Amino acid sequence: MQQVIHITKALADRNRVRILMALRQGELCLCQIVAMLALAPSTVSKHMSVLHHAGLVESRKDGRWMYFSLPGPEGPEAARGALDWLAAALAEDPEIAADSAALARVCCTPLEELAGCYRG
Amino acid sequence: MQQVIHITKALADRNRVRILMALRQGELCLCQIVAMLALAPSTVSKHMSVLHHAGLVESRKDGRWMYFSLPGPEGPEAARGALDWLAAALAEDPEIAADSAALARVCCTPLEELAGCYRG
DNA sequence: CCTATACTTCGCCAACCATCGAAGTCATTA
DNA sequence: TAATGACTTCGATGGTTGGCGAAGTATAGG
Repeated sequence: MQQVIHITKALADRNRVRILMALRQGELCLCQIVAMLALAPSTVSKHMSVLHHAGLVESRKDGRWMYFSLPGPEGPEAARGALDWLAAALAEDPEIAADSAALARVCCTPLEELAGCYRG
Repeated sequence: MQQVIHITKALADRNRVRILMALRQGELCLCQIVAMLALAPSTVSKHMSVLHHAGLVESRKDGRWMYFSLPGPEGPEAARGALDWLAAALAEDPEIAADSAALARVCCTPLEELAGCYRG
């Protein structure tokens, strides 16, 4: 029960749902997610913490950069089921499509430049 | 997107999840749900309103009694998918099993007696 | 009608949460 | 080793939410 509630609470926020859908295209660095959502880095970091705690994302540190991705086949089954439902329910959502387009642009930009969100 | 968020917010509460799982055994009157959860009728009524607004339950009025049930095949697809996920994730949950046992006792009690929760 | 009653709505309160900026952590790099 | 930079944690704040009791609504029965 507790794990299910962690998952549903994690999904009960628009921006966290946008993050999960964006990660379907592959792993992303925190600063790329910050660029997509246009939120403060500290806010996005906390969102990622909530998602990680619910088992909905995995994380990997590479030097100064923090990469996030959806859980693989060995991830928690409840989380994978929830992600499958989410993907089906938002398959043709226009807001998610807009995020996807914005993300395509973001991924053409070097990380060093994106991370200017910390300096500006 | 908005409908998905309504669904996830509705699922992001322990007591509402308990209600949905209880309804898998068949339609229930509000006073039966009140007895199972041991909450104030006004609180349960608000929970049912949230669930109904998300498309996760249907309602039927019969005289003074209000009956709730899970949506049928013609219900919203996103809601049905979410309910399927929830049922799978909580299939063997001990708390849900305890609710189920308590509910079996509740259903042996006439509604008039259960509804004593309104009279103090 | 008038009363009793099953439920809903309203007003309130404590707890929680999303957000931000500032300060802290830790790894690269000059 | 000092400085830069990516990220996290902390503290504060405004908005949301779950809970209750009281008041309102609507229906059955006298």
